[in-house]
Amino acid sequence: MASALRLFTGNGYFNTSIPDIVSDSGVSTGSIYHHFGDKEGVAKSLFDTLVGWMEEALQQIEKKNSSARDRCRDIIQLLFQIAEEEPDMMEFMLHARHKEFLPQEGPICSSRPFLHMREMVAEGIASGEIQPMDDTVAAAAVFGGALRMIQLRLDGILEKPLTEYQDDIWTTAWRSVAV
Amino acid sequence: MASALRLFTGNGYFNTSIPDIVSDSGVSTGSIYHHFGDKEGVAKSLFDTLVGWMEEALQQIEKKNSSARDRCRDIIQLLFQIAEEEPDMMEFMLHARHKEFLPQEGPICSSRPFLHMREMVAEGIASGEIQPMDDTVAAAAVFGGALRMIQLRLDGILEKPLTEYQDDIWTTAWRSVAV
DNA sequence: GTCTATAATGAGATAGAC
DNA sequence: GTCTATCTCATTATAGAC
Repeated sequence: MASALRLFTGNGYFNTSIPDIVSDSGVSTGSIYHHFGDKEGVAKSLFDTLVGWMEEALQQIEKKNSSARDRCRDIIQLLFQIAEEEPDMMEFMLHARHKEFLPQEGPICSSRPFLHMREMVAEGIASGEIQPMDDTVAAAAVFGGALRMIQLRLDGILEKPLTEYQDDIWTTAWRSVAV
Repeated sequence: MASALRLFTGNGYFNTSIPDIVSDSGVSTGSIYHHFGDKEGVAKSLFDTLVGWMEEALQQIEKKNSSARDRCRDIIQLLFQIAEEEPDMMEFMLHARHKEFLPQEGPICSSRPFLHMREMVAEGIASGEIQPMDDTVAAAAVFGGALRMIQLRLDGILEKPLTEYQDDIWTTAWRSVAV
């Protein structure tokens, strides 16, 4: 799975053949098919694992903080941290055109972690921390800038690590929706 | 090219074969290879055309408005309009993992139109309309929310057209960076 | 310039021993 | 559970008539 993640994100799912994974991982063709069924199964297994980790991390953030402000700030920090420490993970979760090779999965934006992020924003609106507006708009405003910076970083546009921009991004993000 | 755009965005570049384009367009295999060289040539031709249109539209916006505020507002309106009227165009420009099938093109974020958007934001900082900060951060803050909403719309998450959200998105976007 | 027919490649997937 | 060897087949790309 580590090989598959590296190859999928580095060269793309469709530019990665099973023989490529065999060479890179040292695991045999037969073994891969035995465990995952087919190539799509490898992608699905990766996707489920990553989404699971992400959701777990979000739940910890929710438990640790009580205000929407602190939760959103920690989420951006988490996203930046993953993007720096495990860029392949972040790239696979964010960018991978899952609908092209995981047709049964919905788009990533409607996966549990992203829904969870929107819910936390919605609670912030309910509690009066965030200006009254559509949940989706508020979530896009809070996290849109950070997600965009992550994309730029993964695409190699930013030389400096995301941590350097974190404070500015957070300030603009919160200013856009705060009461 | 219209067929290719529809098929590439609908099913993905790698799920679209030349025979698919032949059936859908009524143009023969030989003719396609005569004009475009290979499958990648079709994608490249599409990409160049769309980027050209986009850049032209941005130049008109720049000419028409003199303040960064008005320019950014018109850009978001333009992006929303294209996403609604020609979703395939927008999807191909934004989402298509160009590096997977157009390895020589840089990432979309460093293409002319996106650089142009960042320059307009930078001018806004220079003129004092936008708070002093890194260009890239400011551009991400201004356009990040809108781009995120476009992604949600293209992924079918939003039922209502983007126009309905335009005012709220613009308000949050500008509030995040305005002096 | 456009077409039909076809070649050549390499992919995904399977069989069956160990 | 893992391996090697192999099959099947769709895909990209070309050849050559019109």
